[in-house]
Amino acid sequence: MTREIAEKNPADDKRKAILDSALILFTERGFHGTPTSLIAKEAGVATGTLFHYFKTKENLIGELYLGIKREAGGAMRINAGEMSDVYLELRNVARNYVSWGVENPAKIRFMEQFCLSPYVPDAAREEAISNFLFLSGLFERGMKEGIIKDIPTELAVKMAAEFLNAVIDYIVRQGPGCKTERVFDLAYPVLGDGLRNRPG
Amino acid sequence: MTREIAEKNPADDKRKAILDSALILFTERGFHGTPTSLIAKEAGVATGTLFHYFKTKENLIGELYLGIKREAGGAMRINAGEMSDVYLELRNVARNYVSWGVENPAKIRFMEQFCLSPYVPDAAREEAISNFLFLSGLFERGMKEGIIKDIPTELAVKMAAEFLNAVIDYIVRQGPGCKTERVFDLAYPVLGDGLRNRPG
DNA sequence: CTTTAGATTGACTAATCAGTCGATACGGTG
DNA sequence: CACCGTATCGACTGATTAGTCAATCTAAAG
Repeated sequence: MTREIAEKNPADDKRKAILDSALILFTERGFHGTPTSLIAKEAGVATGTLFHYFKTKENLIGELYLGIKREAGGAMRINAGEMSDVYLELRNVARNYVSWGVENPAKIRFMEQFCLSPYVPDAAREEAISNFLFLSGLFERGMKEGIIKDIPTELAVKMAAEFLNAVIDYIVRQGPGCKTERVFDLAYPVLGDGLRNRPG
Repeated sequence: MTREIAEKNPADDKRKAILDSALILFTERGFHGTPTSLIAKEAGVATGTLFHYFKTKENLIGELYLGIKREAGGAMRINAGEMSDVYLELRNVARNYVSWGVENPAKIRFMEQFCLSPYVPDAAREEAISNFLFLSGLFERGMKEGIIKDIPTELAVKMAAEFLNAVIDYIVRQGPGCKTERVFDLAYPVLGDGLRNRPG
């Protein structure tokens, strides 16, 4: 075995330091606006080291994108499957996502900025989708049960995601005095009532 | 007078050609990924000419951004003020925006990609806000009349805008076979019902 | 025709950047 | 110790780019 413990691997530390620096710099200065030399310097490594861990600059942003999407998907699933009905389950997922987003504003900014941008390789974007398939499943279940308005799943997911991004953006922009819980309770009903099938 | 007619000014033609090329290229290749020489070539002018019309590359993207925001704001206001109540007025604005967005996918993509990006000068972003102030007014009126849920106006505007962007994105991605009207009628109730104050 | 002011050109420059490479250091194994 | 694969370094290169500038063109006005 090359290492007895998984944690504290110095190689992984550098890798992570590079990804962390890249996240900040890409959101602040854009992809082509950020020299690899600067990413390396901020991470405390040499340029050559950066290219040891990532074959190309494009490869670096691809892995960064994928990692963030994975993390976002994981954050949503906290306590998933413990709720009694789809409506509560959906609310829980939304709540988790907003919490994660507010605590990771740079990652949210990165996703919004590079989701459509040409720098992220298509392969990374494709692979990222898998982390949110459970969401489609949840919506479909809700529609089948008649709780949620019957609309194309893809549309529903997209609407909900963009809606929650707006909520996160608002909370982050309000600054630290703004309590996430309070704003979420105010904002979520707009999505929740909207998705619900009209009672009458 | 240097010109008798406002239309067909050859100078404005080149300016517009440069802006048109920049819109396509920036969305396809990003800001720093697009050389000014390429923008000029696609517009059918020399590099020097580009810098005759725009002091710097940053100035170019700023004016592009501002022009698109102005156009979007204008498109929303078609038939504005003719509706009997806030709810119908809001629906009309949303309808106008989605129609415009579906017909100008490159401009939507540009806005989504560069709204948060560091390339657009803050001044341009500030100035663009004025084109959407009427929307805040509309929401405030709806809240005062008790028709719309009482939430911070800024939050409501942001939520609605992102929501509609998702709808546009979905329609555009479905391809030409997708009829805008049909999807809008399906999607809008989610926003409309959500914003409405619960009857009970 | 002459003047004048703006429009247009594209070769040019100084600067910058992605990725390479040869050298060195490290750490585990026999 | 000797060996070897990996990690690390940073100077270097070939290629690219934003913006300049001196020359040329155009067209309106006297």
